[in-house]
Amino acid sequence: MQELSPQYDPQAVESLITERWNDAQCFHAEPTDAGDPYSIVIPPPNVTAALHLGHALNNTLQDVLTRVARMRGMNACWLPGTDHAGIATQSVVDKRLQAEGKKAIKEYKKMEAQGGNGREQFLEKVTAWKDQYEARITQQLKDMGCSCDWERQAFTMDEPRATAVREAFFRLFKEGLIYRGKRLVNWDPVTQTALADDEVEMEDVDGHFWYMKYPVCDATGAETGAFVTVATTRPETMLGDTGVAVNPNDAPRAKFIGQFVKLPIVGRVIPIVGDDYVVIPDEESADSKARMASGFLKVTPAHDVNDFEIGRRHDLAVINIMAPDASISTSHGWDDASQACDPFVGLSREDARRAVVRWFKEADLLEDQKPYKHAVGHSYRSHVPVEPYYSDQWYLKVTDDKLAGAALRAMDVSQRQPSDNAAFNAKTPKRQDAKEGKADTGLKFYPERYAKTFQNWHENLRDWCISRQLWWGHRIPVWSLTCSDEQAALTLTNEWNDANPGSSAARQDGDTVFVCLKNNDAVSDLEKQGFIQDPDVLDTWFSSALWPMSTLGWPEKTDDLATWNPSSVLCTAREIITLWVSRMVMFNLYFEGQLPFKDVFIHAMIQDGHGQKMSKSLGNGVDPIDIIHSHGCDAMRYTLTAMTTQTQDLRMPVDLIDPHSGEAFTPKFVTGPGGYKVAAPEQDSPSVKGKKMASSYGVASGKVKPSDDLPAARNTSEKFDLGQRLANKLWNATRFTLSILTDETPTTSDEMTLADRWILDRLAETVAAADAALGEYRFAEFATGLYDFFWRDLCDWYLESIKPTVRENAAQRRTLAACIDATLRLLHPVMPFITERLWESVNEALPGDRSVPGLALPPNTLLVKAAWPVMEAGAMADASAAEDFAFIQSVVSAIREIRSQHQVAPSAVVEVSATGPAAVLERMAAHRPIVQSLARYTTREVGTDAQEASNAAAALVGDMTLYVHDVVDTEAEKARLSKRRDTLAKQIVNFEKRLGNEKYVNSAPAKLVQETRDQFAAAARELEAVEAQMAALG
RNA sequence: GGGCGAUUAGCUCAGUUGGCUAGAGCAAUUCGUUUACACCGAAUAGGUCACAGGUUCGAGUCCUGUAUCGCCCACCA
Repeated sequence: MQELSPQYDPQAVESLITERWNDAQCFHAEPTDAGDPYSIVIPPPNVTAALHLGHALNNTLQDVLTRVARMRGMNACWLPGTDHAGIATQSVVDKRLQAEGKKAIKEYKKMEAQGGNGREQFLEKVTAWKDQYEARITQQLKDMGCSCDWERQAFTMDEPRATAVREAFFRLFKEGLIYRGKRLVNWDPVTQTALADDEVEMEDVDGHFWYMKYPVCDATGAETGAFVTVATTRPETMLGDTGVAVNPNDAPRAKFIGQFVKLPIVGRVIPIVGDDYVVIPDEESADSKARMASGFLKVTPAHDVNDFEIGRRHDLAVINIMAPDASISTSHGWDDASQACDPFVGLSREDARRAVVRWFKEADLLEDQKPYKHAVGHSYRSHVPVEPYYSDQWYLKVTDDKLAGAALRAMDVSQRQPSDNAAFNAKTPKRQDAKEGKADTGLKFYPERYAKTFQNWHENLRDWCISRQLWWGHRIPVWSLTCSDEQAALTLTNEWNDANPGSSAARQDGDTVFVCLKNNDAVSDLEKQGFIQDPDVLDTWFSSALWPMSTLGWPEKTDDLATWNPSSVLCTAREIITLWVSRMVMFNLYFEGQLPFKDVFIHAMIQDGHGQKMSKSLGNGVDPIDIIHSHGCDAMRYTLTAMTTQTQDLRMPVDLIDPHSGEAFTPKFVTGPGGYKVAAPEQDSPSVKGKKMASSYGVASGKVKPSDDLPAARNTSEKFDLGQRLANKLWNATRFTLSILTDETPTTSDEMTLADRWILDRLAETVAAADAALGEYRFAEFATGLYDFFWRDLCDWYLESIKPTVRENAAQRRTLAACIDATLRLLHPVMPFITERLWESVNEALPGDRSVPGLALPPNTLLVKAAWPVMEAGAMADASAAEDFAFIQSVVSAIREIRSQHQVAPSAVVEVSATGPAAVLERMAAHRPIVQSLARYTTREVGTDAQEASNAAAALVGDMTLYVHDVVDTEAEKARLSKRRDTLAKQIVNFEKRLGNEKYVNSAPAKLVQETRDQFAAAARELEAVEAQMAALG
């Protein structure tokens, strides 16, 4: 048999074990396989960059769940894949090309505009990037031990997923749920694309409020001589004002409703309307808007989302005064510009703002100007302020009851908050998954509080703008044609050709016809007739929303789909509840009539040591491979699992490893952009003088380039020491076990000792607790429960207890074998590599069945497919063993404390006498071998009348007094006793107070009161004894 | 502006329907190689559970308010 080294070496084991799993094809599942279905779809990581610790956490948890399910004999399938991440990837590639001085998207766009194939060529670049990072991500996942079904690896933009997207879009379009809308979008004037709401980052900006006076007039434009003052932070948009609004409840100002103003500069006559959206000015108000407001709101429907809504309510014109680059322009919908407007046309929005303010000042129409700090949306890509921009976009009507309503109704009743919608409050959900045959249950969030986020989102949903002015994505499958007379008569041959404005019957000259194609068969026909495909692509979340179905072959009615959809649980971060969870739920319900998953587990966000979110843009992310390098994969996985409590954030102080010396150290931090604390790009070696290195922040931010003189430092964190120690301990405990076990046939001839019965009792409790914790996704509880059982119970107490006897006692060896076997099984989902390696050695040493009565442990060659331990209900519970062993533990602890207090060397054997009631002494005698071995003593005298010896330290355990002889140090003993006396005295006061309280005695549970009485009596007894001992010492 | 969460030992965190004499890991102190493990063992010290009120026989736990920090959402009057 191969000897195990005295220390666990993860590097040597991990690759070996990976190979073994691969050879045995352990992770692949087929619908026809035995067992109840269990499935997880991976939240597909973006191909923008390599995975960081947050992914490591997320994927470790999914792997734990998958591996447990597999061991439970379920037909477990974990579907891996990656996301094309539209704008993020396109932007990353563009930036990289620019940084390398190569042709970037600007040039490709030019090429495309000139009829070249710029689009295609640029997409090749992005695809190359995607291939590179997809490979890198996949390798990272494999290195992390993720037991994904790699044969099913998917990508949101590959062929099968494209088919799914086409089908979904087609069906939604046909049902009229996709529409073309002229709406305000978040426009990035630099990259010239629309942004989703979530792609907009709010930043506080120091701006101003300007108070501008507009002359009041009548409908014909004749001025009355009165003025109204509007307050705005964006004076330049006044060129597009089409109304002024006043709150009808604002008594002093409401009289203006129905009158008009003549818009300065432009000369446009626009109405004053009443709308209760307008904030009434109030200088005393806590609301800063009320303090700043003038009571009159300029309404610019084309450049402000609120104004757009007000405009709709009052039927105001929408006048767009800007070009796509956000410069003032008269060629995008502004046709009443007067000559006075000329100086403003062509100015950037910033210049226009200054110019407009100057104009008002010079015209003496600027009443006031106040500083004002407010949040302004910025493009997460170009970081310039986002411009609400009036343009044509495709929308998905998620507000339709078939989508948002269905998602709400799918929530589990137990997690719903009272809603405005009475039907929703009362409605019992339908069971989404008949296969499991469980009673009515809906979508459930863990931790529960996230259900609120989900509900709130769907109750306030707005339609989803799904078009993006990008190249990297699924092209919108819509072709359009603005008809001439002749074309209006055209008959389209496609299977379905109904279009939004005007069906074929009512088509007229000038109408635009939109045709959605399910596949490309009819494309050439259409294009011959002059149709052109929409240049936009779909929002990246459109394809992600289909992920739980598209990864299983949808729209085909595959066996995969029938087996694994709905999946068992979605495991993700909270930031994505609205973006992704919501949309998957809506799509799966809409297309398949069932949920995409039954549970949603939301895990914490990993922050760095300063409480800052780990992110790519901050450059404070940590590559899991670095941790695997410094601590080993199992150590990383264990620690991450143990850190997964129910909180929403967790901190991870990150250190660097000096490449010159290999030692870990805390880097120097500097304040980076945005006030964030980051590791200085360049760091000095803490031990090798004059040597420097590049921090991961330095490399990620591009501030330094690693080189031979400036090698990149890997990250590490001492947080992972926890897992590393556990791995080593497990390695050695198993090594020790193997040195004892021989490949004997298990025998039952010997009696099980107390220690055996106790450890099996503990094991039973541990398995039950582990199962309960997993069922509620309480990972930390799961991990620490196993840790405590293994380290505290098994190693500290059980192994130490059996050392003197195990070589002679076959029953003990059998118990030991069962415990190690079960421990390896229990820890395998969290620490797959080391347990699988040790399993091999245990199998060699003891190849047979290692079950014990009450605990089935069927043998298996590979641990990855071995059965999860199942306890026969109650069979191994042993209350008397638990009680007896607790007694032993307190005796041993008491003697150890005295030894330590008196500086007795651990190797020295002391003498102990005991005195007390006969029953207790008998109990002592029954367990003497264990106790003597654990506390290292020999027994001098035992008896109910044993006299207190001089020069001995005494301890009270229950009714029994123990004397540790010849430990000499009187002062130390006095100190120990007096400390004990103080503690007891304090406790007694406490107990007396409680028991003296009639209300407590009368209203607390009788059991609790009795417990307090017992505690009180015990403390009083011990105090008396302690005082006697102190008196004896003088 | 709305919502969610955090504040417990020097550090990172547990503490599930109120019963706590408040726990763990790391760090600290003392002792120790008894051949599984020094990535170890034994023992010790360390906390008016952010603050102020309230409910209760009893509050780390429930309620109200305050402070600080973090995250998400929000239509830049």
